Amino acid sequence: MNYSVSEENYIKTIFHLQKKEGTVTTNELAGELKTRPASVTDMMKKLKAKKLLHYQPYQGFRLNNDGTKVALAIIRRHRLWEYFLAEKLKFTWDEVHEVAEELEHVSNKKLIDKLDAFLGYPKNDPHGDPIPDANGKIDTGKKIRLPEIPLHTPCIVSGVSNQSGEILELLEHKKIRIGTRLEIRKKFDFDESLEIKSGKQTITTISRQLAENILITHEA
Amino acid sequence: MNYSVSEENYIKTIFHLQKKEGTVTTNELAGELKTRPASVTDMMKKLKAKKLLHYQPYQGFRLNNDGTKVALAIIRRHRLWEYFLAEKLKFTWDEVHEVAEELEHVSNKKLIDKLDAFLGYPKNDPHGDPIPDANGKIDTGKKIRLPEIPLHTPCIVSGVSNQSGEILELLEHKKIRIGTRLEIRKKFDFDESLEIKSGKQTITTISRQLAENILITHEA
DNA sequence: AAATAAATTTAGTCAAATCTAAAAAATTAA
DNA sequence: TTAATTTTTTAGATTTGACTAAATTTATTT
Repeated sequence: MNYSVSEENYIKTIFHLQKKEGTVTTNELAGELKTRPASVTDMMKKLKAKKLLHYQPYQGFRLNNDGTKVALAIIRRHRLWEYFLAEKLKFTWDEVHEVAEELEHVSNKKLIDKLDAFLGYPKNDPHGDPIPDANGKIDTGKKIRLPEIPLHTPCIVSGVSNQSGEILELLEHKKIRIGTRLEIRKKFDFDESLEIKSGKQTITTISRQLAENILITHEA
Repeated sequence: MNYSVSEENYIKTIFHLQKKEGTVTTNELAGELKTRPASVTDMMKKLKAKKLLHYQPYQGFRLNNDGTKVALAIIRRHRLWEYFLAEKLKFTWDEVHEVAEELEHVSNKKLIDKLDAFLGYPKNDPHGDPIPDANGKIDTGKKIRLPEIPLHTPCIVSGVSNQSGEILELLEHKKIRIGTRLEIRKKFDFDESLEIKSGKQTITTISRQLAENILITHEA
């Protein structure tokens, strides 16, 4: 029921990798975790013994139901802390991930559920990724991006899908943050740039690349 | 510059133990950490090699300057998280210690300084113990307890020095929490009980034992 | 389909942090 | 001041998670 930091990092990483392909290979995992293939094999035997994943030598691995539950609990912790760091402690979007990597391993269930309540049960972390609820349910519906919103429809920024310092700088400059109310005023076909009204009054123009990275909630 | 969870627990415990006596013995430390004397000796060699404490075989040990700095950083983290848990997440006073024992080992300096700012630079944790500042300065002045406050002098509850569930239950019942404004109305010599006005209007009587455990700030 | 290359696993080490059992030092008591 | 007791340290083993190097399995070429 309780896993080491190392075990948790393996489980979490397998979860992320297997979303793309059905199964994860030894080398992939070693690359992602910056460890050696031999170490991965060792850990896979251990996690198999703990019945968290399917694993046959040379065949790759895949989390089973129990393993997925564990992964979702870790991801819930990670994303709630990210939200807390950005929203309450005023960390910038590109700083939260690193700190959350440490906080996610504090696995007191009551702590996390109370943190969730304190934050107002947020649905997405600052990068727009969905936060699993206390039962491990996660919103798998794909993200809505700004270009998909119709003209003159007020909406609210719920995250960005790109965490680079550059995009942050630009968004900061344009005063676009999580919770900012936006409305598209005009779409220019030539370069697909958008003229938007943001916050109270500000009118500005943003590029297609930028708009593609702005995630939106409808509830507005 | 970075210490393992285990090393941190040893350092922190030595700090607390040596406050009472000048020096700490192997058995004392083993008892406190629920480990074996042989393990303590091993760790003392390691911490001596890292120049965090004075240690001569059979002579006990004592943190040096560097070790004390490390201890104060850990205690700062612990107490800030305790404050956060009680104040923001609504944990009760008797629950915060256990959770903070885990959170204290996340040693990102920026995280802790931002947390401190978010909390409004609190001076004491929910048990009334002083919180070291970002430079490791700690208020060593002794705590003021409710019986020391003169009659009709408004003051504010800053903590309790006893963390039992029983005292919590009583304080909860009387609606006395951190931040509650109190004023002593009458002191009864017979049993040293106090009649106090708490919060807006409530008048109630509390025993000497209870009053002794209520810590007070003057700023009110 | 054999030969080569790549991926994976096995075997054997290592460091950190713990333990038990035995030895050594310090303390207390007779 | 010896003897007995307690405290502390040493020596050797164990567990976890990592590593290197060698062996094995799978995949890719020619």
